[in-house]
Amino acid sequence: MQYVKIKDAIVEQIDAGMLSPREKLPAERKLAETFDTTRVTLREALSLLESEGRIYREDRRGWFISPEPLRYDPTQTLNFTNMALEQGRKPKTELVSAKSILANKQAANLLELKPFSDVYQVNRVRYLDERPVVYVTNYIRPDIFPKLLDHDLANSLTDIYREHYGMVYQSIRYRISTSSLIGLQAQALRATSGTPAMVVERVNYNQHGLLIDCDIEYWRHDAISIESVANLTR
Amino acid sequence: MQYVKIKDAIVEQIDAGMLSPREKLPAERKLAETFDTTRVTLREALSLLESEGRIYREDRRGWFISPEPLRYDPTQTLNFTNMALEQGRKPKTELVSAKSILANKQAANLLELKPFSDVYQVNRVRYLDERPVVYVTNYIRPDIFPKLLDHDLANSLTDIYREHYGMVYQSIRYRISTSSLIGLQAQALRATSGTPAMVVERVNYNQHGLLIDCDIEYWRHDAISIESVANLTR
DNA sequence: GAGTGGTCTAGACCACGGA
DNA sequence: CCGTGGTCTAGACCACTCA
Repeated sequence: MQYVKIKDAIVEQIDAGMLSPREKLPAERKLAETFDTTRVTLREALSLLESEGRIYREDRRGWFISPEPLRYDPTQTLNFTNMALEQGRKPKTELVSAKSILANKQAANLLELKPFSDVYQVNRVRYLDERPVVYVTNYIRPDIFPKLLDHDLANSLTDIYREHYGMVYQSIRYRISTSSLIGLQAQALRATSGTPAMVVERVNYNQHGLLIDCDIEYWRHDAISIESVANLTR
Repeated sequence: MQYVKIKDAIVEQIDAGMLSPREKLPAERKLAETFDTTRVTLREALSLLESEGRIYREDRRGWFISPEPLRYDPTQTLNFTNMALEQGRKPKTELVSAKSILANKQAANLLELKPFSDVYQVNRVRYLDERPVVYVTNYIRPDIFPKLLDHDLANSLTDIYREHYGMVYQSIRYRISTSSLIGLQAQALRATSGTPAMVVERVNYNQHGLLIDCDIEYWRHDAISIESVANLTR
């Protein structure tokens, strides 16, 4: 298994500090030559490194060393922005689209809506240190947040909820799984189809136990580490 | 992007019920011929399906349709066994090894041990419906659980803790990330090097806030969906 | 415009699984 | 022992990035 050896050789280079986070690896053809192999085999080694979260790929731009992942606690309502700042990272949020739509299957399912309900759909891309790391889709009940789309949605939704509607999260149901980036999500994150992803789905309830919104997050899998504490009550 | 189309075609077959969970796909060479392409391209499509969690691979045995994932709540102490049974699955646990070792870096780190401490290391493989889905390593403090290795470790550790030492979990710190299976873990799960994995690390504290053990779980990523509820206290 | 990554072809050999 | 999957070779063309 040549590709495992190549992978190990590159890991060694990274761990020895020869390659720093965000730095670009040499061209695939160069690397293939260095390890005296073909591009196919070399790419197998790179894919392995990618799935271990040591490197990542930007579509047609090449391979880069992964920085430290963001520590993310799904049980905190802490903003993405504040979370990033607390960890010494530079956050940025870009609004992709915000509109009122007829609930699709996913939204209807998560928000427990009747057929043909309207929902707000907000799509955003979030950056860490100029790198796009997560594609977030929010579905929001318009009966609870009328005229939500009039606000600046590049800011924190939870801030808007609190400041303009007096509503805060009380309880959060979340689901974490893995998948891969495809199509729109992939493009927005500058990834190629098939890039491994961590998927976080959250359904949020307010202080009265009312289901108010949900979000589906597609993370580049190397950019996130989910960490939390649970206190057992029995 | 031919391989995306091939992937979609196979997904369609699965969704239409032409292929059932645990069923083996046709041989790669057959599939390649069916889609009028080469094995390399076909395998790209299969890898995509794998990373989406729709199919999985058993080393040298072929590709199979993924069953429903197990719903797993890291904030519950519920046994693997009971969790599986509750969800109508057939669990099995196999002891790989159990011994006292000099703490390695990982164990020392998670258990906050002094250098040269002894720890119990227990390795187990867990099955769902005869399929190996997770490789678990436990590190346990021997000062808290003397003679632990005398018990039958193919059973639930938490049961042993409770029944023989009067100790239960009170609080759990956990971390979830993705990586890939390699070496021992891969072999034990009948996987090839590079198979995507979900990694769950847990550090467990007893009813007095004392750190008592930790476990590192390598899941076949298609076999698990992490689901939980968090109640915010502020 | 040169170089790069994305994708694909058409083979090959080997070791292992399963009959 | 046959067929299969695991691995690898040695190319090719195209579209895109970036200098």
